[in-house]
Amino acid sequence: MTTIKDVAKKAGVSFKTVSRVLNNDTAVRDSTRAKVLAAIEALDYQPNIVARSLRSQRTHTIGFLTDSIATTPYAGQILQGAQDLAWEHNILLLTVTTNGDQKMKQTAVNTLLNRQVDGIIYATMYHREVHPPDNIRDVPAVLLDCYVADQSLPSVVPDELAGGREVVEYLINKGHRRIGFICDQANVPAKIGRLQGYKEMLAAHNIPFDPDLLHMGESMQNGGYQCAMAIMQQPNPPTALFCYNDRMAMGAYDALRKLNLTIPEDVAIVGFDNQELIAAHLYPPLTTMELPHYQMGQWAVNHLLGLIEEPEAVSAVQQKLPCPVIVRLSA
Amino acid sequence: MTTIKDVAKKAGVSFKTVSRVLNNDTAVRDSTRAKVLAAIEALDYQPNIVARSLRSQRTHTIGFLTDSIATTPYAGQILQGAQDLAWEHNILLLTVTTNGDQKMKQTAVNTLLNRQVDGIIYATMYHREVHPPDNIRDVPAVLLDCYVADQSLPSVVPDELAGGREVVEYLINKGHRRIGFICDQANVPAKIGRLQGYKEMLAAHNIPFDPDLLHMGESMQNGGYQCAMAIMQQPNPPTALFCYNDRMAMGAYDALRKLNLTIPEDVAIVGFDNQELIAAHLYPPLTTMELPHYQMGQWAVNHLLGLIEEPEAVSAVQQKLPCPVIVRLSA
DNA sequence: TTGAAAGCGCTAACAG
DNA sequence: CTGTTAGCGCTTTCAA
Repeated sequence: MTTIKDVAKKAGVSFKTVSRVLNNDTAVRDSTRAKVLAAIEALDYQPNIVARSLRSQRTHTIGFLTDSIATTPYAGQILQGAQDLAWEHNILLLTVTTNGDQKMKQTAVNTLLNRQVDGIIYATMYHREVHPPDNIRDVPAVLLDCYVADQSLPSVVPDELAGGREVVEYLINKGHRRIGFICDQANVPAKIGRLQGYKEMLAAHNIPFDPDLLHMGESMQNGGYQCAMAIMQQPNPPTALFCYNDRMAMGAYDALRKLNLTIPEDVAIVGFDNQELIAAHLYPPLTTMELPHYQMGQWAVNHLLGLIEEPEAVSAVQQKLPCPVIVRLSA
Repeated sequence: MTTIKDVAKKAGVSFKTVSRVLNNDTAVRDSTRAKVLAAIEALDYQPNIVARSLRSQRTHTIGFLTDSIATTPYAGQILQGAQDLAWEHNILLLTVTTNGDQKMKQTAVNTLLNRQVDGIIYATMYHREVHPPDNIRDVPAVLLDCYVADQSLPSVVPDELAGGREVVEYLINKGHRRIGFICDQANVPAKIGRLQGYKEMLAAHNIPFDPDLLHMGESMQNGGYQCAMAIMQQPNPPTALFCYNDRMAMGAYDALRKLNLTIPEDVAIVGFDNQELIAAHLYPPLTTMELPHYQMGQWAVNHLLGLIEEPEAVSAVQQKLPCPVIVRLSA
């Protein structure tokens, strides 16, 4: 292994001067710098980051903790967003997945701490409240797609409310007045936010909320099928359907096909999540809302870097990122 | 920060003794060990892995290099497999995605090397030949879902040939004799292997290969649709269709629906890849072959750990892992 | 503008 | 069984 001393010897300077050159210290005469650079080049020297980390107390490494990564198509996007931004700053991600095991979470945080990570990102694969191990606070930490109830940790999540509003506004602009909402039955943040957005935007357009147009079910294909069936067989069915997510929309497609209703002529459909594999390949392709996974990844790293530079920043930002409409052919 | 010296002072021993306890050195009197352990407990001491790494020349970190992670549903499974096994050995993954950028690959390997990773896994998201940066050989390295032409680096890939054979055998056992193959037009390893497996198993059952039953197209939904249409409208159409992948199978479903043919009564269908989002949600759910992503992740780490322990092992194993059948209702 | 000395927290080598 | 001394490769502190 080539060390800084080898370079120093070759360049005929002290090894501290080499260190200065490596760290872009301006207090080095240009001619000296050139000599050092030449020696570095000649020896193909690469600094040992571990040694540097030990001394400088900065590893340029971020711990990236997720609850699951294998079972969701979103994980990759989040990770990519985080990594792209980290890479720009010469920072690498140490990834650990806990599969929701509480004890492993604790161990994982300890492990990351022992490795002296400069900060930790704690990410979930769907928007929800979490209870991270307490010692996550020993370093700067950012929550991604999740939050703690007391908002004591900075967090970034999708703006569900605005997303719900936007879907409805989009449909209203297309001329729809009777808009059904096929909704998850569980009271998760996504459901609460989207439902509220739905109601708010109806109200904003003086369309009274009609409880008959709101059906809840399991947030899967089958739930979507059931809800769509029920909602469309009423006396005065809606002309548009806002589906809680793309999987429910997929079920709704089946129901409408069964009822001999065409999309979007008879019923317009908008989903949520933009699950490529589903949304882009349904007939007709599904208009839906994209969850800002990549952007949340980027935001989390960016904010974390800020905290690392300035750990005194006390206010724990609770950031919401917009969900853009992906217009396809179903609405 | 609590250091090993604090523990030593508290326990009333030299700091080296603490180090021994930490490293499970048997040459420590039980009573001494107990004292040290008590002190560790009392101070909530956690060893600094960076310092340990610098001294021991082992970081217990593996570089995990991928070409893409955001755009494929497989990435998570591979990563999970790799991580699960690494975790058991107290090893963490430093992940970097290059998005296929050749220059970034080079930089990424350098970066990982500077960080003194104990080894590198170089993974792709579909089975293919690769040309990794040369300095990847500076540490033990394993290729995952890819290989180098001269087989000079160990590699693990799906056993495409056996997979193709198994599909055909499965269909033959179900009584089919005329089995069509809807195939990718690109000459990738998956296509070559599965096609050869198809031919071999037909031959093994004395079924002559009929070129009219082999149609190639774009390995997407649309290609599957086109091929299925063409193949089924021939004078003597097959009773079963082996589709190169699930996306082509998805297209084939549409074609058969158009032709008023039911699955599996009129035509049995088997896909390949087991893309959950597609396969499990088609009507009827798709029988398909699973790609061993999780297992490849595990194998790669396991093999890499072996190489790290025993770097002299020269033979670069080219491992093939089986693709299990996932039986659903389409065949 | 450059260098010498110290030391980050730990493990290796050797001695006792 | 335990301790001492050295030193991993680098940055920090202080001096020149």
